[in-house]
Amino acid sequence: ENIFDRSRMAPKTPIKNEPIDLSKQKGCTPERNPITPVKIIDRPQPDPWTPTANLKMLVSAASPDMRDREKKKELFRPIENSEQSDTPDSLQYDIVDDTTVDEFEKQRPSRKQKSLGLLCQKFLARYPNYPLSTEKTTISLDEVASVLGVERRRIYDIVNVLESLHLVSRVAKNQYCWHGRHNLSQTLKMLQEAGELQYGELMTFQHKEQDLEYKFGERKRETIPHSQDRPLLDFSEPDCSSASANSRKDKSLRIMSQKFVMLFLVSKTKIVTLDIAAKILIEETQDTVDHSKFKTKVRRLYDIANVLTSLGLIKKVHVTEERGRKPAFKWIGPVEFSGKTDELRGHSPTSDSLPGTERGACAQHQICASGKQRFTRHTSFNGAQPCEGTRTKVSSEPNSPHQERQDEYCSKMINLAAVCRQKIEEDTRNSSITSPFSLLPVPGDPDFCVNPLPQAVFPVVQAEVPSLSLPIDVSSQAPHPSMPATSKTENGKATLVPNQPFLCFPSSSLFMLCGGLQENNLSETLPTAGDKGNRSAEAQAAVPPAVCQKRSSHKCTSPSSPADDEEPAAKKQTMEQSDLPLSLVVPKKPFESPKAESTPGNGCPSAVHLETYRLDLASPAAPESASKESLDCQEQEKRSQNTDPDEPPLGNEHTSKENANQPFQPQYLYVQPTTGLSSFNLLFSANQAPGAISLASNQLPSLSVPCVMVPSAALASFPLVCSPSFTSPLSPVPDSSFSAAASMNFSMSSLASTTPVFISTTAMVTPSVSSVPSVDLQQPAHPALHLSPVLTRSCSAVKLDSPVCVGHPVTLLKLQQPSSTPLTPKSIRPAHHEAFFKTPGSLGDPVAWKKNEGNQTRNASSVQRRLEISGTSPD
DNA sequence: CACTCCCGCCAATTA
DNA sequence: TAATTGGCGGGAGTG
Repeated sequence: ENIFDRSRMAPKTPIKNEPIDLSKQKGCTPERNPITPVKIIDRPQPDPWTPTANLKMLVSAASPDMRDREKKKELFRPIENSEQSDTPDSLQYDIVDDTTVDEFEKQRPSRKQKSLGLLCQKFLARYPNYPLSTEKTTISLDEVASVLGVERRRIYDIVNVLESLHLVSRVAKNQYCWHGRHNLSQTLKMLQEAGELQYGELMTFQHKEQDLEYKFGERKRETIPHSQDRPLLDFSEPDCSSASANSRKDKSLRIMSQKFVMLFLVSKTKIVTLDIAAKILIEETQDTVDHSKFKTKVRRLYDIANVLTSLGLIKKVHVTEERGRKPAFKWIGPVEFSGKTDELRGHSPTSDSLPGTERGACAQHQICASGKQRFTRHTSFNGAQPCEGTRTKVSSEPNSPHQERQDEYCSKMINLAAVCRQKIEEDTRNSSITSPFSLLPVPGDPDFCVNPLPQAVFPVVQAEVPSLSLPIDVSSQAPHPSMPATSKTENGKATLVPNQPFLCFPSSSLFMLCGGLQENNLSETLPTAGDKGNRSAEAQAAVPPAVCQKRSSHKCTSPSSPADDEEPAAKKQTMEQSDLPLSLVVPKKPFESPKAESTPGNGCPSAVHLETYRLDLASPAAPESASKESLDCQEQEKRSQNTDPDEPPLGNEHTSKENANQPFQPQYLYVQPTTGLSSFNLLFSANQAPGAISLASNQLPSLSVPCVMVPSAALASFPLVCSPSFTSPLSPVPDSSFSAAASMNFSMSSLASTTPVFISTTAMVTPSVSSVPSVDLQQPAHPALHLSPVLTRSCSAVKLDSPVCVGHPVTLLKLQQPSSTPLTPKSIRPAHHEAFFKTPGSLGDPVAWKKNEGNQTRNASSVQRRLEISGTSPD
């Protein structure tokens, strides 16, 4: 009988760990198998393993003895134990054949082997850290539990923590969706922000823990009231729920996990002792903290800590105090997220610091189809919304998967920006104050000033970003000065392809994109909004966070996307975080640009940035890509630049030089979608012959001009950059985006009417720094806006010199929001950014900054109109 | 003995 | 009502 039962049970019964692994491979895990070192060793059986098989074997083998022992426990348990003997042993014990009791005992997996941490590792091993966006991995709790040979309860412990970090999300009843670490940095950033709100002050004093404790206590009291809801913005939902039904959710392991992580992120030392954490987390009744409660909390913290440890986010340490040594954990995960973005939603910069990131993976996460079924459960960081009255649902809404994604992008962009800034700042410091740039008139925008991010640590992009082109938009910094130039451009010259009927250049929306090319050097994307981007232009040089790049490249499409690349870490600079996203393109650059970096200190000459930006762009040019044409273009550009009165000499010089050196990358024009095309973005190659771009030609046979359509959504997040000429047809990257484009059907007719198009090989804008432009910018309201609502939201035009093209200034627009998703005003709003970036010294006034942004936005539209495309298209 | 934290009871939630 | 989730704390393993 027993046997029989067992057999039945078997399925359920957890298989031992070891065996499990094996089985697991075959089993469920969708993606990659765990790397795990599972040992195969043990099994006596040669057979193919399946979980069940193992069980059976075990059962048979174990038989009598085992049973007995186990009987006491439940069937399952015993079984496991017995099994373990087999498997676990592998680890520790060799396989001992005998079933002798003693042996058995020994075999019994030690406690460690059963630890939650180990279990978690096994769990994690089953899924890729950075799953491809396309694949959605679902996790079946039952399955996992059986595979890993543990009871479900344990799986819940793991999943709950992972869910709190958004590594997984619950899809349905026994099912979770695996997201991997794509969002991790964003999530952490959010937690950090939330943590600062809640615990910030406290942590400041961390050193003195005791003090802290007291403070915490007090704090708690204080904050709680309002915080109640708040505290967890991050947890928003949970909070809400908690508020409402305080019962379970409040205490939820998820929330505790988030709070625990917040403590680390807020802590300066990055070390949190368990007791403090427990006290803090007990929140509510802190006063009464009864011992038992405390103990319970600590137990939970251990559970959480084990999972976090498995994730490589923390490690155990000991803090010795007067009293003695206390258990504590140290944060060893990414810390940088730059910042402090205010924006609730999201933009966190994330640089994935994780080295391990897989290149292929796109940032995108998958969205679980089911969405949030349980609102309460989701822990979302919606932000600050007060959940109180409302309950979870409300809060949850905001988090549409979409938004989240976008947010991510934004955040990444932001990170880049931040990095860039930082870098810039550094450079600035290094460089004499009077960098050439300094000369440039600064619009007075504080905006331009770069702030160094204190902590930003950006890991180099590393492999992750393989190909992308970075959005250059950032570079757009130049903006204001360029205004005049811009105006010129406006006029329009957009040359069109004569043949093309539908091309128009209207005001609104043309952009040129430069494709960066292969160089790996730098690709950067600009983060956010164009303006900001401007500043950060340099940043572009810097390496964008891998993530960003990836995304950008992938999504965006930039044909130009270069091949891959790694970016030099050094380069990174921080950009602003604006919400916006934007641009596309990107050339990659060579590092060299350091010079560019040098900016006048705080001064903030945006112009400078621009220049630098150019340089960067130029430099990167991939030799390959550089084609004759490109060269020509460059030259022309240079000339033009030189000629331009407006441009500041310095910038020009730099640019020219670099340009000369660099080859160019393919450039594309980006057309904003206007009303008609709201959903599409067109990219045209400026210089190329129609055929050049594979996609374009293929997809749009009818058109003579090569162009690529990209869903606006894809582009939305990127800043646009223009570059005048470009030669190389490379578009290694484009794939995804293109493909997307391809999929879309579009009829020319539709396009023709509404869209403006653009074209030109080079856009000429004078890079001049003159203040005038700025004025102009401001003036115009949003002319463009009406055209494309989406775009309108945030557009700031920035001028740049085209990086590629040597001298040409380019205007950039920055779109804040992705078209597809409606943004809330908040999100759009740039205002907060300052805070993030601003560093004490370097940044100008935040206020000013904001102002600028606003101005820019307006300007952008105006700019667009004005934007003139000087270059003639070869076509 | 102090740390850790496994284990699984059993209540809250869901289906 | 049954199943799923998950809070909770006893108490065992470790050092």
